[in-house]
Amino acid sequence: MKTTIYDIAKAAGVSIATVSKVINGTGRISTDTRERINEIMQELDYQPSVVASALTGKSTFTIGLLIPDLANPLYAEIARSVEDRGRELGFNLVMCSTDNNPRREGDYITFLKQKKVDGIIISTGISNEAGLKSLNLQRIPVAFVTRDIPTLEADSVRVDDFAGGYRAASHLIGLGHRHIAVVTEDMNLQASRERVRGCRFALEEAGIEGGGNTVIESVSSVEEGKRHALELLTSEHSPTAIFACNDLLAIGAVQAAKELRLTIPWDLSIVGFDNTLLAGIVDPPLTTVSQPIAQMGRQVMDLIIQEVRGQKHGKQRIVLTPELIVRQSTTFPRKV
Amino acid sequence: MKTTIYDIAKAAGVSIATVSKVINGTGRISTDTRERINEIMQELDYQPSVVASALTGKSTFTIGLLIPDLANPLYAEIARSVEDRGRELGFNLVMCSTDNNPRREGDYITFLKQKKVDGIIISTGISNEAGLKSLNLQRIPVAFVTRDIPTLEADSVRVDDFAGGYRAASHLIGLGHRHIAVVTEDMNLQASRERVRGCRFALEEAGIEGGGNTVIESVSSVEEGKRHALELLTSEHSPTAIFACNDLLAIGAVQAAKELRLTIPWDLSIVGFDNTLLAGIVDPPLTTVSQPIAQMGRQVMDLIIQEVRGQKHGKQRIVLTPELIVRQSTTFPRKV
DNA sequence: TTGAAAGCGCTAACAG
DNA sequence: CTGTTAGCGCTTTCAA
Repeated sequence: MKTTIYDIAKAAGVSIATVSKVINGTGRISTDTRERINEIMQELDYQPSVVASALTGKSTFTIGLLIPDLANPLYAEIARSVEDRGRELGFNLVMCSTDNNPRREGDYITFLKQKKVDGIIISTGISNEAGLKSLNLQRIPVAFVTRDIPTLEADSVRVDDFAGGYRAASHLIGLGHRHIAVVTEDMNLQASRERVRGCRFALEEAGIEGGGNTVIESVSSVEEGKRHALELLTSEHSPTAIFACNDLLAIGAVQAAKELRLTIPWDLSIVGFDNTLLAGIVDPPLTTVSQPIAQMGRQVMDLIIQEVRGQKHGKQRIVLTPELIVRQSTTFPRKV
Repeated sequence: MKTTIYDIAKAAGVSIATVSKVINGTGRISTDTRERINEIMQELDYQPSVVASALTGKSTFTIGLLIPDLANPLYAEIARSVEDRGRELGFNLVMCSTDNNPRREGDYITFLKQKKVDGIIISTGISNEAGLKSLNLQRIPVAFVTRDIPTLEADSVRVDDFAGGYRAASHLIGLGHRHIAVVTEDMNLQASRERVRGCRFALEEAGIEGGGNTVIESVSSVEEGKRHALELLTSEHSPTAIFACNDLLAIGAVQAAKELRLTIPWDLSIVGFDNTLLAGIVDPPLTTVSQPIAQMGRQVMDLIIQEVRGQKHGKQRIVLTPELIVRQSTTFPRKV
């Protein structure tokens, strides 16, 4: 049997109330008994039950993390940084990969509520609105990373996606590209829309429009990215550059180019987004827009914990600036 | 306030015991009241508190997963498959990235015990023996994926690492390579030792020894893999092939080769291990030994849940066969 | 400075 | 078939 607070109380010859107080550092206890109790807890290797204390209304010290897919390097990296900060603060993470499936989101939210998690961090797309509302009702703090729902009262940490798209496009335009195609993820996501909007803005600013400047919507995977890039590159007005709204899609484009025997960057420039592990590994290394993942993970966790501890006034929306990482997948368009 | 079993009981005009029984499907309840209670639970959107029921000795429906690093694609993929199976069975996963740091392992194990998780799945290296023993004492089921501790009573699912190493080496030998270097991860891990042993066995079997057949131990990362590969490739007896004990190290080798302007596979053949997402993305695509990750994740989860439910007799050690995936990073050694 | 006791939400005998 | 009741391990008044 696990040792309980009763065992400690008995061994120390005090009441469980006293033990509870020394555990939590509440009330006034004589240094004498405090030390004795502490010693005994050591000896008996006593660890208070989070379950029991949670039942009395205290924290469970666990946070739920909703992401589309843990096997996607971007989200794995986010999860890792969130987890790390959580550990530092004494909180664990329960992972929920939703595949952007609202049904699954709902299921996970139900689980998390039943387990009385202290808060939920969301990095997944089309969030089940009903589920979210039920969280608000039960006063479970919610925070977003990587995305945001403006109409919702919640903390959030994300990157300025518009600026990211703008920067990517400006880079290409600066190199002389005039036919730039965009491959984007689900346009229902605000992040996608913003990236595309930023890109368009740069194009218009430079007085470029129409022509090869298509926008294609794709599912976020290497395979789909490749498929769509192939379409683009074999179409009549094949672009000289592709801006892919995430690294996975960009890599798909790289593979498509190779299949068509186009050399990157000479025959085709490609810009990605996210700067995941993958961007440095493909050949050629990808020019990409970097999200400060480690920092973002850390910050959401900080925000939500402050919320949990009730040491926060209003909600905060933190918007960080993305950075363009120029590697070797972009250059001047070849004069044809 | 969240609705509790009392609210339901009151609304239905029955006792909480009755409600409890219909929730759990225990005891005999008239179809009439059962239906009435179910309806009311629906209406009031009642979800039983896992915390409370856990306190009475029932499951918490959460499993801990200890891995070295969630940001490493291999482990992210494992985590994803474990998570998926867990969801199907009604269990959540709490993620613990240990960086192979025994101290951190210990901390996580303590957390998990306090939260009364139903079981722990371990995929991390040099596991804190003391911590593991304490789990045994508290009868918390433990299962290993990807590795195993033979001296411990526990379920495990892994790949035959010896066979994997053997296959990788045989492939290279079959192509005509005689100078094969090995870059391995921490040799304290049984998996590493076995892979190397399998490789050596193939070498000896083919009557090859000494020469360029060095074994270098490295930290598992692209950078370190690259560093060690550079050393190898600039040494006197530069090998014609490298067997890297995981894809990360293999990719490091790829980068090293490129830096030295060696073309793969013509100047240097490289074989990896794990067949992660990365293997298909590097250029050239990596010949690698594949672990059936999805299946392994599913199986450990199944094993540990059986254990949790007490529907298991003894422990099981499942050993799967790895498969060599031949892509484009290997070929005949160039005649010099 | 310490302890008795009520209660958190639910389960599981045991009675009726 | 249904209800009473005693916990599960801990927190928190309120007294002493």
